[in-house]
Amino acid sequence: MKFEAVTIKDIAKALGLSTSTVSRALRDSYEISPETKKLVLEYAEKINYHPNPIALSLKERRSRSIGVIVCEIANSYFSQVINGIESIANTNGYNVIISQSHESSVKELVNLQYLTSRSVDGLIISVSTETTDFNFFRELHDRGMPIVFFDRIVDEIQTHKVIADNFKGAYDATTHLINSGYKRIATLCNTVFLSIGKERLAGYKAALKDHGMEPDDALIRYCQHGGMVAAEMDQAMNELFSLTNPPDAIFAAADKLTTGSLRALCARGMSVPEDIGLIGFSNSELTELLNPSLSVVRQPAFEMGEEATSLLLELIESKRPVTDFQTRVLSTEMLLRSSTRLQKRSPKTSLS
Amino acid sequence: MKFEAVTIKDIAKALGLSTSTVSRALRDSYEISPETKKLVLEYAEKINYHPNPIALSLKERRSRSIGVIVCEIANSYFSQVINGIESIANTNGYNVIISQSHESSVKELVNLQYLTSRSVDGLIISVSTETTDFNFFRELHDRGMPIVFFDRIVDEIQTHKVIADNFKGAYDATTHLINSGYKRIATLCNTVFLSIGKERLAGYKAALKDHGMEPDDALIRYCQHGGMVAAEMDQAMNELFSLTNPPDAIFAAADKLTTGSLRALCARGMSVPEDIGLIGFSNSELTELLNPSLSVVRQPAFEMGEEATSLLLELIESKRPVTDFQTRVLSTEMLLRSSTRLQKRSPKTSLS
DNA sequence: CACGTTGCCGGGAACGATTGCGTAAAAATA
DNA sequence: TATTTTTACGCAATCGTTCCCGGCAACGTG
Repeated sequence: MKFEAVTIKDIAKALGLSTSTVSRALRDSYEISPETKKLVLEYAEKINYHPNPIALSLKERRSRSIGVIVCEIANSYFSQVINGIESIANTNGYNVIISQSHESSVKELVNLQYLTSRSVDGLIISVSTETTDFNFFRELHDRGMPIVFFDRIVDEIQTHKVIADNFKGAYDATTHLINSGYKRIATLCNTVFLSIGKERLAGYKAALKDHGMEPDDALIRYCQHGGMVAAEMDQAMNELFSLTNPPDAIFAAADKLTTGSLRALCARGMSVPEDIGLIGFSNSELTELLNPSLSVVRQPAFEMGEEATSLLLELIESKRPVTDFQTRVLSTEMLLRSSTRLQKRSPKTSLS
Repeated sequence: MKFEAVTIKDIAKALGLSTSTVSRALRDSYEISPETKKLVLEYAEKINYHPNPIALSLKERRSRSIGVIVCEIANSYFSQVINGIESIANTNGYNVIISQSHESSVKELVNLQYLTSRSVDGLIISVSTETTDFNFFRELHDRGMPIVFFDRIVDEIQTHKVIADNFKGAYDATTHLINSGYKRIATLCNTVFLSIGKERLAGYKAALKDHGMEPDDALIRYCQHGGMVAAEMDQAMNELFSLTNPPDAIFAAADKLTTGSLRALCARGMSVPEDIGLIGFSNSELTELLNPSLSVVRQPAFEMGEEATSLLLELIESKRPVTDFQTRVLSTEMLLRSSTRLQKRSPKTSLS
C-alpha cells in the first residue's frame, strides 16, 4: 500500500525543464522569466502539487511545527490551553504536535525524544508530576532548542515561562472560605515538587496566616498523581475525616482534585456546603451544573496557550540566542457558587 | 537558533568508517564484523545517537505515525478514543498525530492535507458535522491511503469502520424514558447528514413506534453544531417549550447536547426529573456528580480507539490491497441515575 | 569588433539514512 | 601454489527539495 504524491520532478519532466528551474519558479525567483513561471505555476496547480514537508524539513532542519507535552488532554484546562496554542501557531503557519505524558516521566522522555527527532522547531511543556530529573530538558535547552514552560514550570531552567497567578488564586479561594465562615480549612494539593503545588500551597498558608489562623499540617494532604489515582484521593480523605478535629472546608488545588473531592464527599454522604465547604482550581465547563454548583478558581487557559506560543515563536524566529527570558503571570478568576455558601447554623465552637 | 543532532556521519568520521558501514552496524547486518559492530554501537550510545526519522520518512516513504482527526479533543468521548488509539499505536511502534477540525470542513481539509503531506501511514477519522463533500477522502482512499472511520462514518467510502451501536443506544434510552412514565419525549440530535445523527434518530423513532407512540416532528430538534453553538441550543429549547403540547422528557443524542440540555433546563428554572426527564449520550466523567445526576448512554470510547487502530494497522501492514472491509459495532452501556426518575404525581392527561 | 553585463536556465551537491553492487584482503579449497 | 569463496567494507544512487555555481545567449558599450 503506497501513497504516491506528485513531485517537482514530475513537473520538470512534463515541462522539459530542470528541477532547479521549477523550484525557483514556484518560489517566484527573479531569475525565472515570467512566461516560465506562469507555465510552471499553472501546471503545478493543475496536477495539485504540494511541496513535500518531509523533504523540506530534512533540508532546512526545521519543520514549521511545534511540539506540546501535557499530562492529559482529557483535562479541560489542558485542552483549552492547546486550543490557544493552535490558534496562534496556525495563524503563523506552524503546526502543533500534541503528546501526553500521562504523568509518567518515562513517557514524557519518550515523547520528548520523538518530538525533537521529528525536528520540531520548539517545545511547549507542562512537566509531569513524576519528573524530578530535568537534565534532558536542560541539555535540550543548552543545545539551542527553544522551550517555553507553562503551568508546571521548571525553576532551574532559564527560559520563557507562562503561569497563572497560582499564589493569588489559592490565597483568594482560601480567604473566601474564611470569609464565608469556615473555620478548619483543609487543602488537597499536588506534590510541592511541582511548581503549581508549591505556589498554591503557599497561597493557602498565607491566607490562613493573614487571617490569624495557623496552618495545620494535619489538614494538608498531598496527592502525588493529582487526583488521577482514586486510592490516593480516598486515603487523603480518610486521613482528613479521621482527625479528632476534622476540616469543615476543603480547598482543592487542582482540577481533578476538585471534582475528585466532590465525588469523595458525596460517597461519604456528606453534604456540601452544609457539612463541608469546597472550592478548588478547575477549568471544567460543567462545574456550574454540579451538585452543588462548585465555586472554582479558573485559569485563563486559552490565553496561557496563546502567550506561550507567542513567546515560543519569538524564540524560534530570533536571529541571535535570546538571553532575556521572562515569566508571564496571568490572573485567575474566582467563580463563586453554592459549594462555599455556608448556611447559617447554630454557631459551633471551633478549637482552631 | 539551530538545534544540531548527531548523525551517522559523525560516527563514521570519528571512527574512520564509511556511513554505509555504520548504518549496517547499527542495523546489525551480517556483513559487518562483530568488532566493528561493537565499536559503532558503543560510540553511538556514548554520543546519544538517534536515527533521524525525517530522513527515514523521506527514504522509506513512510513515517511510522498515524494521523487522527476529531472535531474536539476537549470532548471526553474523543479524548478517551485517543487514549485507546495511542495505547495500540505505541505498543506497535507507531506515533499518533492528533488534529482537531472544530467541526469545520475547511479546517478538516487543511489538517488532512497536512497529515498526508507529512507522510502519515494511515488515518483515523471522525468527520466534522459540516462535511458534505467526501471527495477528498475518496481520492485519498483511492490512491491507497489506509483510512479507518469511527463514530461519524462515511457510508459511501468502502473501508474499515468502528462505531458504537447507536441505534440500540438510542432505542434503549428512549424505551427507558417510556418505561419511566414519560409521555411526550423530545429528542435533540445532530444533523442526519452525520451517521450518528441518522442512526440515533432512527433508534429513537423505532422505540416510540414499538411502544405505540407516533414520532412527532415537532419534538425532533436538530443542532447542526452538536451543542457547540449556544444559540442553536437555545433556539431548539425555545421551540420545544413554546409548543402547545411541550415535551416532558428529552433524549439528547450527543455529548454536548446532553450537558447543554441540562444547562438550558436549569436556566429555564425547570427541575429534572420532575418537570422534565433527561437522558443522553455522554462520556463525561462528571455526569454522575451533576444536579441531578444524569442518566446517560456511554460509548466504549477507549475500546473503539483500540479497535480502530488495530484495523488501521492491518491495512497499513497488509502486503496486498485489502478489499474485504468490515464495520465493527460495539455495544453502548446505559447508566441510569436520577435525571430519568419520574416522581409519582397526579396523572396527567396526555394527548400524544 | 571585442568585451562586459544581464537574463535565464541547468548541473550537481547537500540534508540523513538505506542499500545494491563492486572489490580488496583473508580464508578455504583444489 | 593457484584458484575460489568468504568476509568486511566502501562507493554511489536514492528519497524531494533548495541553492551555489557555471554557462550560454542576447544585448549594450567603447
